[in-house]
Amino acid sequence: MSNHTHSAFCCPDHSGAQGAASILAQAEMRARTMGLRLTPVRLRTLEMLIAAHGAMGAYDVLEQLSAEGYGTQPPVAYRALNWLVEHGFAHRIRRLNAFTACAHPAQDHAAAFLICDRCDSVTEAPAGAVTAALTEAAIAAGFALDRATIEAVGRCNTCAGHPS
Amino acid sequence: MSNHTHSAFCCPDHSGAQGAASILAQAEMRARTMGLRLTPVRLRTLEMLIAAHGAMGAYDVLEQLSAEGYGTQPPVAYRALNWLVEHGFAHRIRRLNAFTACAHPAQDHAAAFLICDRCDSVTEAPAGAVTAALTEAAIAAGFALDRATIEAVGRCNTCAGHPS
DNA sequence: CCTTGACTGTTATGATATAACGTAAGATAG
DNA sequence: CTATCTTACGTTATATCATAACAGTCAAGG
Repeated sequence: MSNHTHSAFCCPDHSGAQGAASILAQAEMRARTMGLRLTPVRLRTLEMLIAAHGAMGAYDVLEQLSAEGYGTQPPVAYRALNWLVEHGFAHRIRRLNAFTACAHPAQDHAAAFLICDRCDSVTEAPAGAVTAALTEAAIAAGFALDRATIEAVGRCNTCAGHPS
Repeated sequence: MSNHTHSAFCCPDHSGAQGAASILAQAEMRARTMGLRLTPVRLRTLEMLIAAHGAMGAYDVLEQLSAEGYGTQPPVAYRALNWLVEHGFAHRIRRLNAFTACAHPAQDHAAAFLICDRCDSVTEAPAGAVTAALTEAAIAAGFALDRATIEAVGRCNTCAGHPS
């Protein structure tokens, strides 16, 4: 991969009323409420993810952090990203080996991700019903579900009409 | 990772009436029916996945293939594995960077995977309802869903009672 | 003060995956 | 039957993603 941030399109959740500033504000609020330390590296990483309007690879994040005077080695990025994911400020998109800001950091929610196979955009969709169905399937199998990764691949709104 | 096949437990689907031989037979039947070339490398890879009763990393597969006189380089394993996945004989488990035999190669189905975070076992669960819910969510977002990855993490039946 | 724990940074390495190219073997048209 | 086309296999080389292990920093509390 030499692409930076996957795509810059198809990002319904981050625009309009629920803008980037709002997401960041929600996140900061939540950090304060829960006594979580949103340190400079972590904050910058989160800001970056939000600004990216799409998923970023760890090395993309690292490059920017490094350019801004933070550490220059992979663990710096991975630590910040993993912390953000652990605490619900970001999500890991396994299909893309990438990370994306959580669109609704205020709520403790289950999300599904809609990944466009043309522009690599990532949209976070509410997945309450999906999770419920999955929980049922797990119960039926005698499996104690903890958390889940749900990633859909297809065409986003914007790319749907295009040739390839 | 230096582990070979993740776990050897918790594998309901491969035992009993629906045994390994049956899975292989279904797969071979389907290959013939659909005019797919289940070549020696591909067949051996599939047999290995079935025998593993759990997910295998590409390099684990490669090691075995190589020991059996097939190619010794990563692309050999990746090509076979990707082909098996593309044609519905196997699944890729992204959380584990691994692959597993499809438990029901005869049907064209949507599957969810239940991954134990203690023993790394992978169980394929029917995911009709889950997929239906996901499809709805996608439609609501104006997203044309093609296929999805659904991976649940938790405790399998066998590990559920244990300490850690 | 000085210990403790969380955080940041580093070096070094490990693990996963693909690009590009040459060869061989099977299918197909003439 | 043979020329040709396609698919698959194998290789070298390299790209990409991720973590282990350890050292320095700094704030909070005894």
